[in-house]
Amino acid sequence: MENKSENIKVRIAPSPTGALHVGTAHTALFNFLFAKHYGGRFVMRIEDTDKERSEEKWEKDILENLKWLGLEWDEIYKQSERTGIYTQYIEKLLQEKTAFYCWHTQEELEQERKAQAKKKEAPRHICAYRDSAPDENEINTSIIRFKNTHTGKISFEDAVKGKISFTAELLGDFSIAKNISGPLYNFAVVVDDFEMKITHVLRGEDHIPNTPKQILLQRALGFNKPEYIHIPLILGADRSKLSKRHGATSVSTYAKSGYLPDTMFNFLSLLGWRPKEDGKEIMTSDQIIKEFAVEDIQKSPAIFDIEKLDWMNGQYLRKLDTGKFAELCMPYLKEAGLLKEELDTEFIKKAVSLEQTRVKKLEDIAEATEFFFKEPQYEAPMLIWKQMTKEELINILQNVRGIIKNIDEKSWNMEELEKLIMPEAEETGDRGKMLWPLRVALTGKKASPGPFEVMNVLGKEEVLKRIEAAIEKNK
RNA sequence: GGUCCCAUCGUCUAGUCCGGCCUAGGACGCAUGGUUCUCAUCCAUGUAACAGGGGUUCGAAUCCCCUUGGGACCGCCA
Repeated sequence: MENKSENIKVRIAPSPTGALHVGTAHTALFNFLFAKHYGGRFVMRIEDTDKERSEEKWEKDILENLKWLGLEWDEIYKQSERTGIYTQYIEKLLQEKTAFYCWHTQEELEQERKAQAKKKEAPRHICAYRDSAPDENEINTSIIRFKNTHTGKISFEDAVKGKISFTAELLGDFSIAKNISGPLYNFAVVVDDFEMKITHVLRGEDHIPNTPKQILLQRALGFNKPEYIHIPLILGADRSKLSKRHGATSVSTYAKSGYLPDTMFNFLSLLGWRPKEDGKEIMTSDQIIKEFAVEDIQKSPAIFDIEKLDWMNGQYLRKLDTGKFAELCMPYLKEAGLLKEELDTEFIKKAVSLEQTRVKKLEDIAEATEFFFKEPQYEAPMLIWKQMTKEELINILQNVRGIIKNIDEKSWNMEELEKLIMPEAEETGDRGKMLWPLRVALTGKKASPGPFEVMNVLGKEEVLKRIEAAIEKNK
């Protein structure tokens, strides 16, 4: 990739038939990285030629989530607003007799395919009507096909895969339009890529089989060929194309769960690409743009590993300053019904920050911090540390209560609490004898932040209340 | 079934183009240990791979061939 500037232009072409898929986001990201790195333009093209399946709400979801990811486009088009352009070119091919009407029924075509499978032949349709003209009735039930008279190899140089060749005859007379104003995918793509002056077609490798058809169309239309860059697919844990049965596939789901856009950007960029310097993984979007290079794109597909995503999100969450982290947690606390009017933001900030190293994604915050907002619920035996007796437990809790009662509200801070309680805990011979019951009394959980941190946030009054409740539970 | 693509630890990958520096490196995960009870963080250590078979060569993870495995596509969807 040496041709730095010369009007580089790429595009992402989603079809609004579902929510923004992780795979589409991945392709969009690579297009974006390519455009930004090589100083080109990034075009957004909504491929909504299928009127039955396209919906406005999906278009909105796709655009919104792409923006959430930080992918902004320089130009945007909608195929449904460009039908006139396609019609012109379809007419041209019809006139030149490189396209024709085919009025075979779908049943007939299906029969043909079955027969071919039986004979172990390539499934293709070489149309008997390629040189005929339909009558009035027939034209209404016809579709338009490309008259493929090419023989031999059709090859192209893929920037990641190298040379790829197909046999022209095996393609058959493929379809290009439902009717004169209803272009089909392969045709619309070729016309648009030419009209929009796309220089590099960077897309998922599932499009490799479409490429020879598109090349044939380009030749017939007299367009020049763009550069092709087919990137590896994202697979599920079972190594098949990522789909619903592997779990969440829409970007919005990850956004809602509380994965940060920076995480997604970083994580997706590392699926099928790697910077030159080995070992670099956590990178800002600017760094990724700077280091991105087509020659470092992987040839083989990558599995979407949620474990690594979680780890990475944790890394990003920890980097946030506590104010920002608390702000991001708010909607999740609210949704869980934990936010009461009288709570001050300083309290929430302190409570939430204790869990900052513990949550993998923002939605985990509600369950993790619940005990700060309401009385902990737990069974009495949970207070027992190892082989401790009930009497011992009560003595220890009463002892702590005594110490705490004597602490002045004004000197209520972590250092002070620790200074006064730790020696007592040491005194028992096993710190756990005091620290474990104390912590459980405060949080009601087997796993939580330490007792001093929690006490510091809860305040003297609430702490005494909870210790009292723990003592009561064991009487 | 046809066509095309791919092949290093469980996963993401470095190394492959320009054979020796590879007793194959890093990260996630997992395991163990350390840091005030638990958990998390952090730190340390460990775990684990060149799909198989032939060549070429003094020497192959790296080059060639075959086999095997995996995937994608085959629509009047995109």
